[in-house]
Amino acid sequence: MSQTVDRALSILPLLAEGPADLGQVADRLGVHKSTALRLLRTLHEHGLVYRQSDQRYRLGARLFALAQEAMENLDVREIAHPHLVRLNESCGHTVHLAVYEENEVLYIDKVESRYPVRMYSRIGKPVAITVAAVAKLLLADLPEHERRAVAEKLDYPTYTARSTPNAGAFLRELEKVREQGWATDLGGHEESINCVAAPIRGADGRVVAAMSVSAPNVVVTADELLTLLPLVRRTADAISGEYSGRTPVNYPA
Amino acid sequence: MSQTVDRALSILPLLAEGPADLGQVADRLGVHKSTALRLLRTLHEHGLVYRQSDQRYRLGARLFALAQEAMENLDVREIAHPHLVRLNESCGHTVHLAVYEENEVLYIDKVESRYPVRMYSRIGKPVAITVAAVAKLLLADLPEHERRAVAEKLDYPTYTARSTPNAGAFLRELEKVREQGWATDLGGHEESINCVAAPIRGADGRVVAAMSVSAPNVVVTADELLTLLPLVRRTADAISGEYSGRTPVNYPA
DNA sequence: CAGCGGTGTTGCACTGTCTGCAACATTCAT
DNA sequence: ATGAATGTTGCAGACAGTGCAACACCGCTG
Repeated sequence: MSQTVDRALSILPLLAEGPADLGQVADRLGVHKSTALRLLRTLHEHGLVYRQSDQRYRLGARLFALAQEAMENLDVREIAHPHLVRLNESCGHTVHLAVYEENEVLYIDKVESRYPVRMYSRIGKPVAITVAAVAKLLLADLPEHERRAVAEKLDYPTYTARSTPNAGAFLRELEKVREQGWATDLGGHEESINCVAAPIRGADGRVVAAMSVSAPNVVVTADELLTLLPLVRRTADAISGEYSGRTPVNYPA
Repeated sequence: MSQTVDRALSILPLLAEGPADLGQVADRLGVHKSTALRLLRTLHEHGLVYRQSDQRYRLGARLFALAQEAMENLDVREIAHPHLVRLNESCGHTVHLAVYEENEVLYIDKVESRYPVRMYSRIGKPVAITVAAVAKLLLADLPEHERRAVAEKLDYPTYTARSTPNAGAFLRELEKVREQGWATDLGGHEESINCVAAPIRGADGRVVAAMSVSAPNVVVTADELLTLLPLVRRTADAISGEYSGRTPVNYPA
């Protein structure tokens, strides 16, 4: 809608692929170097772009800070966090929290038992939307026409033999998930990984987020993991209650 | 330099404070509503801004993704990471990795032993630049005039009684750090937390990053923490060697 | 239910800002 | 030294962005 801003913002994903110099940026934008220069300068002033010692441009620090703040303003996340930790303590497996936004599902929190360090490598990254248990829950709650529209638009990569093959199968799965109020992913993304997930609902009953417990086959079988379902649902319900204001937290004093 | 882009980008930090509606955005930008609308729309198309159900605008998901990718493209981080993990395994304390960029020092990696989950709450956030051990190392390496300029510009908040009080004291501290090649923060940020830090240097000898080990008084005294200094320095040197290409990693096959 | 204030949205004429050019500066390689 | 490649500046012209005013759309309230 606004050409100049549009061009400027197009620079960001471009730089996300790796550092680039003025010429490259200008070329890929299809504008004159001087134009690219001015755009980059503006981005630079706002700290979104950084000029490294070899003069090439990189994404800048402010970007982290912004993403940070945005994250902290997600109140579901804040409320859910202690619950996720408690769940993780009691079962030991990886716990995820995810939301849906504009045709994407993304993790906004994660508690991992064994490899704490890998954590942020996933937070913020889009989820395998056609197979992930949390994605099913979030999409299943969309109004039907929207659900259809999204399902048609998606790609259906065959991660494993159990991956959702196409839109039809996906919509049927969503219908099932919608009815039962929980979801699973049994080796649909990675052969040896299973997940159980439950929805978190706002005051109006709409699904605002979803949480899941994941574990590899070698630790627990799918059946064993399923025995955790009641616990997962209880946790999700507790978060729902708190989020929607039904279960006010008691603040000290 | 570019008015339109400038205005558009000014919206981001504004929204970082919390969701806002069209009117508020227009007011704070000092532009007409229709103008703000067009800017927001453009930001929206790029996924940087999201419109929540109550019509207010929030920072969007793409921002996370961008920050993610930017992060992954920092090669120091990638090289350093396994070393940080190893250090953490051998001493058990929190390990940080930080870089300097445009008057800010920010953590780009962290390995924490006890509370793995808190991790990302810090990564990406600017560091307390006047007291943090890593910040001292990074600033100490700037050319003198620049160092002076930065030191003068900074605020010197009194986090604790041991915080750096003013530019003069800071510059003297930097001089000391510069000479000895390592730095500490003994309760300068939080009364009970101490840190030891060492610099990571590129091929040209310039400091490209800094790493530190932090631990609360209750776990180890400052003196005990200082005994880790040789280990920290060795780790930093190992990273430096690999980063600058002096210690090529052996890839299989 | 009509009328009202508060939103967000659209179309349009004007003008001010962005554009591309061409000339200049700088760095590096040969 | 000479040249090529890259980044930078100033400028005139054009077009994209601006603000206005009118419209559409709520949810309120009397």
